[in-house]
Amino acid sequence: MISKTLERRSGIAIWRQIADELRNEIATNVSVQNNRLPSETTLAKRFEVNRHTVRAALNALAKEGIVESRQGQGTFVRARKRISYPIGKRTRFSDGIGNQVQTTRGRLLNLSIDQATPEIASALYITPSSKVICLKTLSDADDMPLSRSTSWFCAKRFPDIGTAYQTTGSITKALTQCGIADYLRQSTEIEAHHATMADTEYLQLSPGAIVLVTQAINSDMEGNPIQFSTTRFAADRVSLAIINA
Amino acid sequence: MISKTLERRSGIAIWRQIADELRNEIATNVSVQNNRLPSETTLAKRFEVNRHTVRAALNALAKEGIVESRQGQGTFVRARKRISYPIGKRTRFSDGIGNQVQTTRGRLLNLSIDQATPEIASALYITPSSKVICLKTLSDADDMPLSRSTSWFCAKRFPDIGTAYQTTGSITKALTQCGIADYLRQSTEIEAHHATMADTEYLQLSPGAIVLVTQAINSDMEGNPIQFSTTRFAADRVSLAIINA
DNA sequence: GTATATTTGTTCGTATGTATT
DNA sequence: AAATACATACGAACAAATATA
Repeated sequence: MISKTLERRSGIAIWRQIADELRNEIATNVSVQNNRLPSETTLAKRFEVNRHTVRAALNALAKEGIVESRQGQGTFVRARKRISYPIGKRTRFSDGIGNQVQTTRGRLLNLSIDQATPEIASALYITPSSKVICLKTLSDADDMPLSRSTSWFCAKRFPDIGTAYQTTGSITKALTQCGIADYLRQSTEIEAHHATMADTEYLQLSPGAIVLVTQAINSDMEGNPIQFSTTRFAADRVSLAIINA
Repeated sequence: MISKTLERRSGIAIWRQIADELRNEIATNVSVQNNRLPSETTLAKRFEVNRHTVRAALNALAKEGIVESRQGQGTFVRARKRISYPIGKRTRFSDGIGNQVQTTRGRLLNLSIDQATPEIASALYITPSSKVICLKTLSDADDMPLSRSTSWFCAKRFPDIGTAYQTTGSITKALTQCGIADYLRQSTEIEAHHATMADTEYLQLSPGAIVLVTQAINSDMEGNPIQFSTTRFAADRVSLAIINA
């Protein structure tokens, strides 16, 4: 007999479904006593599967660095904190997570000059099909990829944003070089999706992993939008903190 | 030869990895022309898999209601909008999504009186181990489950919050009955996780699905926290909109 | 209208991976 | 460790519906 909630034919192997469930419970400290998971036989009974299957799940979690099994003792969780990424009027990447990690780094993956799509044009208050500069970047925290972004800027207003980013490795600093001393986050839209193939490659994720996708508009102090961007975070490495200042 | 980014032996069937990728591309309108997906044979060539495998992926997306295949014509995407859930100082469930759906409904799943854990106590500014009322609720939009919440209230201050919710089906109305005419969202923390077994059951999700998890604190107009809650949204049905008013 | 190409739908068989006993 | 059952993936062919020249 099989637990009702474990689905076969779902395209997700049973051991992986158990791994996902345990990862969740570890994150919320359910069924974890003294940093120790229940024994393999206990888990096998609970999920109504063979012990082999539980071992496959624990093996996967061990590879992710979440748990550690010690012969004769049991399976223990290894403490790992998510990086808290604050989102508010004054959202900035490096400042926001700066006190939680040692190093942050931004790399330019790609730069292109495109025609503004209707969506981008309406976000930036420019006429459709006017030129925009598109920056694809990858951000690391402590040499672990955290997020990848695609940002659009009005090409007329910020012709040198690309080189400015490349030399500084930071959007905020690049905007400063382009004459924007300060800016504000106008809106943020958040969704969660399964990782695409590009995500698994750039963010070093495994298939089935989750990305938090944000769409944001930043504007200058006069309220004119200057940047439209979508950012894809490795969901298991961050939590987004909304600040209602 | 196999595409590098499609991982075998990962515990996720290839057809499901392709389904995840296509779901993403449909959401961002990549590789969709005139509402039509590329043919099965071209997709099979692109992913370097057999056409059967592509068909399994499309079949899964059809079951989710995302695409529709018509013999001789092709596979078409069915328009479906996510419900936008605004998060700001004045976040309220029914008000926020009221103009996007016909009906909203809240049901009480469970009520219990517990000792406050350290986390809950510090969130509600009460002494640890004092009594709190715990409400587990399920919210529908147009008879489709959208989110499930667990909320904690100080039992001393809101002894009747449970019955008030049960009669009104709304936290806002229940708080009104308990003497809170108005309240503000103080903080919101957002994470994304794989659906747990309880999620798949209550929110009618399939294994491997995603939930957006928010932790929020609401406070009265004097700034005293009155409600601490965690909400789990079916990620494919909502997008969270952050308002920096 | 007819022939042809395109596209989805179906049925065999075979090999490999997954889960249980 | 080995045997068994089931799920997943591939390959080749053919049928049925539609589109196009």
